[in-house]
Amino acid sequence: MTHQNENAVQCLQCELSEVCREQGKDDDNASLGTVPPQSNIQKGEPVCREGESFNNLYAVNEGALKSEAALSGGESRVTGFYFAGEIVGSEAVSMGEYGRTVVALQDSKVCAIPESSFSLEDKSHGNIYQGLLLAMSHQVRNEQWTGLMAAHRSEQRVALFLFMVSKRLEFHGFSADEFRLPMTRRDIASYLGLAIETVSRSFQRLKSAGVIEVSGRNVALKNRDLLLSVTERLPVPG
Amino acid sequence: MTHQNENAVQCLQCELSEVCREQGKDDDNASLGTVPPQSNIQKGEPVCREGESFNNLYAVNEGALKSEAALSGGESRVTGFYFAGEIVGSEAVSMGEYGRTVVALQDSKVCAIPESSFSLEDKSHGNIYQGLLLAMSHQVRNEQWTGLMAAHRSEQRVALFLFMVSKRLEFHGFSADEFRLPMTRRDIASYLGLAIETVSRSFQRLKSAGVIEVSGRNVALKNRDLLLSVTERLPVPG
DNA sequence: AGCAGAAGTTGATTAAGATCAATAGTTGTC
DNA sequence: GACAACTATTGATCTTAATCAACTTCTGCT
Repeated sequence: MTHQNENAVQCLQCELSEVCREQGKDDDNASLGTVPPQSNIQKGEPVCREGESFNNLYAVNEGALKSEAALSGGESRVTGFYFAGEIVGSEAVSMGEYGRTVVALQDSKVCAIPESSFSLEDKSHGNIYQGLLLAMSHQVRNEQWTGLMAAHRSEQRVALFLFMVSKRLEFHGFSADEFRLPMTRRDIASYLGLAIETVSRSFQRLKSAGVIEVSGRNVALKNRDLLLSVTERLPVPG
Repeated sequence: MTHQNENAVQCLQCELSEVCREQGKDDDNASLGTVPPQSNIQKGEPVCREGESFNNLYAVNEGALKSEAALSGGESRVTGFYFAGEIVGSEAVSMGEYGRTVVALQDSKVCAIPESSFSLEDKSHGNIYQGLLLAMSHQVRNEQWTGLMAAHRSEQRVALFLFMVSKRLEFHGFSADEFRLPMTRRDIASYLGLAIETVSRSFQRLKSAGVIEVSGRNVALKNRDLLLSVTERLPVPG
């Protein structure tokens, strides 16, 4: 029922393609499709580590990743996900170091955008953008905090999570209604602050309600409006 | 025990002061201290509304605000807070419209930074910054979702909330250990996805544990390390 | 293919938080 | 200052989710 997405984006769909073009400007007629240094990241491997000094932003070209915050006692908590077309490391622009360890959930490809291509010291690009960059980066940093919080009922959280994934995939040109989740139930549970079992049961309840189809990591949204309504108002049982 | 903060920032502490300087460049010797058009926002009044088309970013000069997402049924959920020195409306840069209604929690002052001062159409400032701007703005947008989710135990969430407030106030030059919360318990509860009563009880438990002092909205952090440890690992009762 | 180790589901019990309810404290206003 | 409306705390009960546990399904590997 669920078909496999390629989970890769063209440069045209990438928000950082302008930056890449700028970089490849040596040959003067930089065209889209000129791919910057690309790295293969194997499943489980980190792109960057919490506390490491800032070198590059990373545009996710293919695959999916998760960010984790280290807790005392050697454990960690999932604080976010990155899909193809999205940017890893924004918070490091203002922090000077990466705020989270970002690990590949599956074999992935990322394009590195070196700091030098948008250095905050280099004033030649105009102060306006530098200020905005800092501000936004800091905003992202703040928002990451909120990612550690907030909740509805378990079913609502899971529904909202699926809705978020759907929206983000759609934005980058993938199917919004049928996809394969790249993360484990454990990852989702950690991200949502729920027990794994609760996540599993929530999936099943959404399935019984006819809102989604689930089979392991394959998900199909049967009724997006209904899904959204679950996220907003708990369907109080009679 | 808790002393009143002024809750105002100087332009020097503001992340958008560079942009302001750029704007006021008519008289050629733009100095910091040249304040851009400033508006007084009365308690309860909105700075911008969800869905309204993007006109300005707003730098909070004085006071505090909250952002709210409208839910079906006329209700709303608090999705974030803005303190003096922070930026309202980042997500609108990439969306073209404001994603949240942002309301003053107390009488506040904001500086409007018109879109024209960093237009994405105007290519004169270099494509690099435009691309980054878009990317970061979109990131902020994504992170806002996560703000609707994730959770620890109630006590952990409240502790984490206080820690976040403390850190953000500190960043902008205010006291990190003693402050007056500008938001109601209802706002906090909505933001954290908890019942008001649970927030209240969590405050009391943190107080009994000697981690904080609370009296209504006045909060003093007695032991920040302990507070942080509460956010990471639940102090399992014996 | 077959094995081992994850990952995921399902059930029973316990603990945490929501809800209902009553009371106390604040804030703003006339 | 006194009233009204809002805000916050505290208690009792009920619902939801965490925990403990058994079992099934998937995945990767040789």
